[in-house]
This record gives sequence, structure tokens and C-alpha cells, in this order.
Amino acid sequence: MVRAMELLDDSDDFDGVPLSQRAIAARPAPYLEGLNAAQRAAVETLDGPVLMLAGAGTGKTRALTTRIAHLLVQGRAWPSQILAVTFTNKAAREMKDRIGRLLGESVEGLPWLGTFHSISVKILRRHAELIGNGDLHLKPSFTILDTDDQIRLLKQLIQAENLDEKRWPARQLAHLIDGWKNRCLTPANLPKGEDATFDGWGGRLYQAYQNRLLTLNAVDFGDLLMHCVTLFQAHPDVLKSWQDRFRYILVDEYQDTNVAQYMWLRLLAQAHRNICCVGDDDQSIYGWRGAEVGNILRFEKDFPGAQVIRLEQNYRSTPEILAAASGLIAANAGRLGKTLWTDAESGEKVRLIGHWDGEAEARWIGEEIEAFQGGHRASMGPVSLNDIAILVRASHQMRAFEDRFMTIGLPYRVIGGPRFYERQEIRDAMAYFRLVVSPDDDLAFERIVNTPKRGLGDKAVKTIQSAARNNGVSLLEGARIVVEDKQLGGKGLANLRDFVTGIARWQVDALNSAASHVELAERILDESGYTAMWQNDKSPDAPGRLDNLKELVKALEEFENLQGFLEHVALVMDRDKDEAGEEVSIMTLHGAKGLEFPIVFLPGWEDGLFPNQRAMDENGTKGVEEERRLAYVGLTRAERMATITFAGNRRLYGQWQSAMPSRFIDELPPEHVEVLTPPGLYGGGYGAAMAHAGGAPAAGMQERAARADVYNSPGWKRMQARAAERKTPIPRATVTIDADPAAGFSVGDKVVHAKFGQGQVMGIAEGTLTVQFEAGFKNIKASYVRPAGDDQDVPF
DNA sequence: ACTCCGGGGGTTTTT
DNA sequence: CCCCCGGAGT
Repeated sequence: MVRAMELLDDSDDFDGVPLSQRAIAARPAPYLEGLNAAQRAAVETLDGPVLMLAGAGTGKTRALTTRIAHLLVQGRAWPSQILAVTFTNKAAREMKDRIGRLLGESVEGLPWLGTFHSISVKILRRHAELIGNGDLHLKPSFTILDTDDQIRLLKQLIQAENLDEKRWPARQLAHLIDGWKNRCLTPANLPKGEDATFDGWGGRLYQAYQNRLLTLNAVDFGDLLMHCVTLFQAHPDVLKSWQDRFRYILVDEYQDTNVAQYMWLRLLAQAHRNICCVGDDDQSIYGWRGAEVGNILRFEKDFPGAQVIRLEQNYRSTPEILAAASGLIAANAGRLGKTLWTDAESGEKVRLIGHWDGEAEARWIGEEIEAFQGGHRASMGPVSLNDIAILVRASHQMRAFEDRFMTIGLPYRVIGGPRFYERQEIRDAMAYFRLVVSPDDDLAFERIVNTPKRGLGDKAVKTIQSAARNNGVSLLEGARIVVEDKQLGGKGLANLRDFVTGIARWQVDALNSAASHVELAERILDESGYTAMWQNDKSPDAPGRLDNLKELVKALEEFENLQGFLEHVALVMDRDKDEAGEEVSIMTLHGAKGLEFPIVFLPGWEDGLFPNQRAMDENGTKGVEEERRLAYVGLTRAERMATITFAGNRRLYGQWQSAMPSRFIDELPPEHVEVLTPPGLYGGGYGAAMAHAGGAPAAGMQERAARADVYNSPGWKRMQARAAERKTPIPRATVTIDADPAAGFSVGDKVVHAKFGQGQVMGIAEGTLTVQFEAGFKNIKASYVRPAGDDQDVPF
């Protein structure tokens, strides 16, 4: 984990802990052992540009970290002379850990191993004054706005221009501006035509936004990179100093770089050209947020004489999985081309199975997992739930699995829910800290001045704003003036006075280091009434929010002071997963990149869902190719078994929709795929079997689905053909739906629900129970609860 | 200042 | 179908 002090460290460092020459002599590079020839070349080719094309599971991270270790041990560079960039903090952390393990304890810090963004911050803080126009420029203490702040700011600007927020949504403008920043287009160099987007307001609002950011002494994420690039371009001396410092540059996931990152790298690398980029064009899945696969395809042109090293031996998957994935990705044009191979033992084929609808799909996967868990698949040996992942295309697919797993009591974890720091309570608390640390932070002020409710609504805020504007001061200062001049009514005034004096008091405390910042944070939350606000909140999620706040305060312990913490959070913070018991992982395909699991389920392979309709509509063939890469990423996550499933019908936005199996299914090499037969297919064909599947869609729907082209795709036909060949049917699982699922319950029964806990049945209607839980009344399908044991008391 | 209702929109996600 | 936002109404 990146420590605050690393981010804040402003010393010109040739510190770190270099290995002494003596230590090097005594160390015969044991870390090189076990590398294959290509990996070894990737580690030892230190001079000049290198492109490491590393297929999935080929030991890319190992090669990269070993290369860094090698640079250090060979004495080619001090730790502070190596620039290593990643996209995520997780990746950066992992690399640090692994380098540490390679070299023992000897290397304390690699100060310039981090994300593009965190490294840009460090650079920008040293040259903040050079960023800006005219009188407006950044100060080294600039704050970093997240997406939420960004949108609120844009909203204000749109309002200021008297534009209709409905016709020009701030979100859309934010997207537009992000796109420009991704391509390093400042308001001044927006190409003609681009600035006319947003009905001619695009360029103008963009300029206004940039100015506003400067006056707030703030930057957004896109600025971090764009400002660095413009800084380097406008100040050759500054660029030179950084070029001299970074003697070796390494880049992870190069296929995901956008134009701004590409320019950033090019500028830094162009002098010595010691740049090593690692990537896999087949795993480029972030085109929709500005990544340019072109960057990796063009590498050899950009850096003439570049050595291209291909890592092609896969250490992760069985030959079957690898062959299926390779066959699939072969359908893409314009690849750099790699041939992955493995000498791993043969395993099971990739399994393919179709279901009537999304519910059946979830039910079947749940049963499969239970079978693994119970050891009913001897070929797989003992399987931990931690070894199993379900990778979906879109997060709304997760719900069916959550519902099902909740019902059958299968522990699962959803990876990639709302991030910790994006939660309301965390953002509120941080706004308090921000305001204490930087009194000029107007956005923070606006966020919390009436949170908790202090009777300071729109009108009060307007008064404060005009007081601030008239005096040319921050909102906090404006509020102080309002209090002094008694520009507000009784209760609001008193509350505002308390608020202002509170902030002032905490500011004093923050400066004198007598009390720890952790205690201070607690006091801020308590004395402001923020904690009390949630304590008094009766909603079921209030306790969780209080827990989050506790967690937040606890996280502070790791830092020197509040500033350090805020900096960290703005760039780095991600929830630390408390690894509880064994759980199945549910996540999106995007979220799964870089991970691996012995057993992987890939549901929802239907045209329109995957490949996603919108991706196809908006980007045509390019869109399909990116989707195909996503499929490739999904398959290559699997070590021992991959199972692809699709459903003929799915409820989307309340509408039942039928779909054809994904075109990607047709593209899988048949010899590596085993087609399973879904339970219920036996006797009477698919449609007929579904007619009594329970909870089925309306009759018209079934008819339509039965007639639909589902059966005409090659994949489906293949599947049917194989199903017919099969001798022993897969045992049909007992479906839990009886004639009347509510039959077993009567009013007054005590029941238990996986999520809501204990409750009491208050009403019954057609399979649905109305149950009073601690969290309140819920209408719940009878199959989701079980009777509570007699010894258990319902607590109300 | 708070609550309720209607309309719109609903891939993917990091920093 | 469900969630979020904004406006109107109390």
C-alpha cells in the first residue's frame, strides 16, 4: 500500500536504499532462476526500447518485477531513477510486494512506482505555479476533484449560463471533457468542430470549467495527465530534469494507455529511450474510456529499433481452455499476433450450456457450485468456493446470482460494488476534513454546510455565496461574514455560527500537533453532529454507515496527518477486503482482468448482452472486436475449468426479451467445447420443457421465444446435436418450487431470511409472504425464507 | 425543509 | 422493473 509520505515526499531523492556494490557481488542473481527464455530476454534486455507482448497467464508481472530487480542489482539505476507506471493502485502495490520478495528486505522504496495519476501528482506539485493562464495558476497544495465534484461544478456552470439542465446534462458534458483530456486537448487547442459540440457550448463551457478549477486551486483526474504534458511541452528545462532523473521507464498494461498517457510517456522517454512497455493487444478492453490499442500496435514505429519480445508460454490454463480462447480471438483482425502454448496436462473441455431464462441459468450454476463443493466432481478434487468465479458482462446480471445464492445459502462476494470512498457518509466525512485542512475548499463547504440539517437551505447558501463573492473570499470566510453581519434569521444564524466556529476550532487543533489527527477526526465527526445524524437515522443501512465511519477513522492511523490521508484517498483508496470465509466471487469481466481462478463461469453469452448491443451500435466492428477481447479475457481467467452459459430469455428493464446465443459461441473451436444438456430438456424439447418451469414469462412470450431464431444459430445446432448423442442425462435437480410455496407458512410463524435475519409472517398471498423483520416489513417469496427453529426468539 | 410523485434512463470502470 | 433526480406541494 502506498503510504501518504511517499506521495507527499518532496525531497529530491537519491535516497531509497540502494544496494551496495558489495551486496551485489555477494548475490548471484537467484531471482533469474526458473525464467523461460523469453522471460529472461525480457528481463535482461535493458537498453533501448522494448515491447513485451505478454499473453494471458504468461508470467508478465514476474518478468516485469524481475526486470526491475535486475536493474537494481546490476547497478543500472538507483530506485529513484526507475519510473514504473501501472493503471491501478492494486497493480502498483502488487509489484512493490513482489520486488520486495525478490530482493529480500533490501529495497525499501521505489518512489516512482505508481499509477500514472499518482506519479503525475508528484510531478505537478513541484511545478504547480507553471500551470495556468495569466494570473491564474495552481498552487502546490491543489486539491484533486473526483467525478462527483466534477459534475456538481459543471452543473453550476451550466446553470450560470442559463442553459436547460435537461437538454445539456452535466454528466454528458463531463464525459465530453474527459474525452478531450484523454486526448490532451486543452480548451485552446480544441479542433474546430469539437468545440461546437454540446450545441456550440462545448468549448466555452470547457474553458469556463478549467478557469473555475484554477480559481478553486483544483484539478480533476484528467488534468493530472494533461497538465503534466502541457508542462513538459511548455518548459523544456523541466522536461529535461525529469528525463534525466528517470533513466529507465517501465509501463504495465500498455494496451490500455490513452493519448495523454502516451504523450506523457513519449516525452519522458524520448531522450534515452530506455522504455519497456508490457501489454497484450488481445486484452485491450478499455477503448470506451479512451484507451487506444493503436498505441501498442504502433510501438515499433514510435521507437525505431525496438525489440519485441513475445511471452507465449502460458502457465495458467489447461490446453483446452487456451485453445478455445485462442480460437475465439483469432476472429479479430489487426492483431499483433501471438501463439500461446502450454505444456500443462490436458483437462476438461470448455463446457457450454443453454437455459430457458436467467433464473434457470443462475439456478443451474448454483447447483454446479454445490456439486463442486460437495466433492461430487472427483476429477476436480477438493474445491474451495474461493476458487470459483462468475464473470458477467454487465453488473445487472449479478442480481440473479445474488438472489439465487442468497436463497440456497451459498456464500458469495460481489467484487466491484460501490467503492468505499464513493459512499455518501465517507464523502461527507471527508468534506469535513477537507474544509478543516483547506478552508478555501468551497465544494467541501457546500457539501456539508447543511449536513447534518442545520436549517441552512438554498436561501442561506445563496446569502453566503453572495457574501463571499462580494468580498472576494471563500465560502467559509463568507459564512463568517454572514454571521458577523447577522444576515440570516435566528435558528439558521445560530447554527451557522456554531458551524463556523467549529471549523475554526478544528483548524487550530489541526495545526498544533498536541492532539493526534485521529482523535481530531473523531471529534470533528462528533462535534459537528455528523455521527449523531446517522445514530438517529432509523433506516436499515444506518448502522453500516456508522461502521464505515469507524473504518475511516481507523484508516487515519496509517497517516501522519489529515492532509496525507486526503491525498491518499483522492488517488488511492480502495476498500480493503476483509477475507472472511470461503466465498464465490461474482464480478464483471472488466473487473476480472489480471485475476485467475481454477473454475470460472461465464454466463450471459447472448447476442445483445454479450457482445453488448450498444458496443456494436456505437462502434460497429471495432466494438465487436473489443467485446471479443473481453470474452478472451474471461476465458483466459480460468485455470482448470471454464463454463459458458446463455439463456434464451431474460428480463431486462421489466421486459422479457429473447435472444440468440452469442456469436462468440459459434466462434469457439468445437473440438474444445463440450455441450451440456440443461435439466428439463429431456423429453419434449426445449420450449415444452420450459412451459412448466415455474415463474415463467407470459404465454405469448414463450411462444415467441420458441419461434425465435434461437435454434437457428450454428452454436445451438451443434449443441442440439451433441445433446442427442449423450447417453446419460445429467441428473435433473429438484426444483424448489412446489404448487404453492407459501403453503407451509401461516400468519404468526417465525422465519429466517439470509439477509434480513429473523422475522415474523404477517400476511400471505400467492407464494409471497409479508414478513416483519427488524429492518421493517418486506414482501418476500416464500422460498426465500425458512421457518425459524422454536428455540429462536423473534426480537420484537 | 422535507416528502412525494413523475419522468427519464439504465454497458463496461480507474484515477 | 428500479433507481435517481428535480420540481412541486405542504
